[in-house]
Amino acid sequence: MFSKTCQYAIRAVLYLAVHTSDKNAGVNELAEALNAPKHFLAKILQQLSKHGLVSSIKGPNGGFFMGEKNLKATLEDIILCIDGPDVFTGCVMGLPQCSGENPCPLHVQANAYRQGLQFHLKYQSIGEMAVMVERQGLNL
Amino acid sequence: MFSKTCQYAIRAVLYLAVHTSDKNAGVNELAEALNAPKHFLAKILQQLSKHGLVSSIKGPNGGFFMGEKNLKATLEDIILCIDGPDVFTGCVMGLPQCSGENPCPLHVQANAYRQGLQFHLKYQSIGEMAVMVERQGLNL
DNA sequence: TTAAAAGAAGATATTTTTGTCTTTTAATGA
DNA sequence: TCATTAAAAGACAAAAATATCTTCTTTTAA
Repeated sequence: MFSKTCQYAIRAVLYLAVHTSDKNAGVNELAEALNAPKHFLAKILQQLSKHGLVSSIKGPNGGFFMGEKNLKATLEDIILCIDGPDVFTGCVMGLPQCSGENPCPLHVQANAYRQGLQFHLKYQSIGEMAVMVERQGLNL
Repeated sequence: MFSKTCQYAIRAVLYLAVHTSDKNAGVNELAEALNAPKHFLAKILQQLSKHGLVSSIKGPNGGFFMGEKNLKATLEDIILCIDGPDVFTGCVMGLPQCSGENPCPLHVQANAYRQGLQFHLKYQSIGEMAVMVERQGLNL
């Protein structure tokens, strides 16, 4: 479904959201906490930062964190930023022409479920999700 | 969602199922009809053939076709053969430990999505799907 | 002024996708 | 019967995409 890049992005963002009241988290901390390749993670965070989806501060005691605005974004925003819209809209069978009028055999079913997931990802903010994650002690 | 390999496999199998009453279809015909890389397709068909999901005959006038038994299989079988079970059961966030008891934040929603699709793929045979495809003139 | 951090560019490695060539099998025509 | 030929099967090579690592630069708090 999602690329590895995107999976790391989701996990990093949720981690930051959960620990947003603590000190800023550096790449080292994130990589260790998420058990992810440090430099790969750094690149992903740079991309998210460039698009205003996470906040960063340079210098000693710097690091990444989720600001007010960042917490109001959604995981859909993260996913669209990293993997692009095709994860949600591209044809599951890989057909270049596939639409409601001219559907592939899996169009209806596949879209029903993808759109269900997309809706969920879109109508809950990252901040709200972080609360759930903390309350229920979910994995990251 | 599915690998390209798997997408070609699905399309090839449905094409064969639709044209199963005609002469056998060779790799050349399939590659042209599906607009797919010929040799890649050949390799995929070999794998499906080895697992008994498509039938083949060597030599002149040979080619691939869907026998009785093949038509009773499902697209789920094809997908499991090519991409393996993780497309349906692997964690969307890429966590090694992620289950009903110890879920990731997207576990419930993502699984609803995937299991719905899996159910659909499992409870309709390839032969039945081929009938739909023909009747409704769907893309392949 | 120094050191800790992110930012940036690019190198390497791994995986996935695609292509080439040889071998095997089976039908067909001489 | 037997040579020819059309097709799949199989081994391997190349290209493209994805993921990971290295190195250097810039920023900034202490």
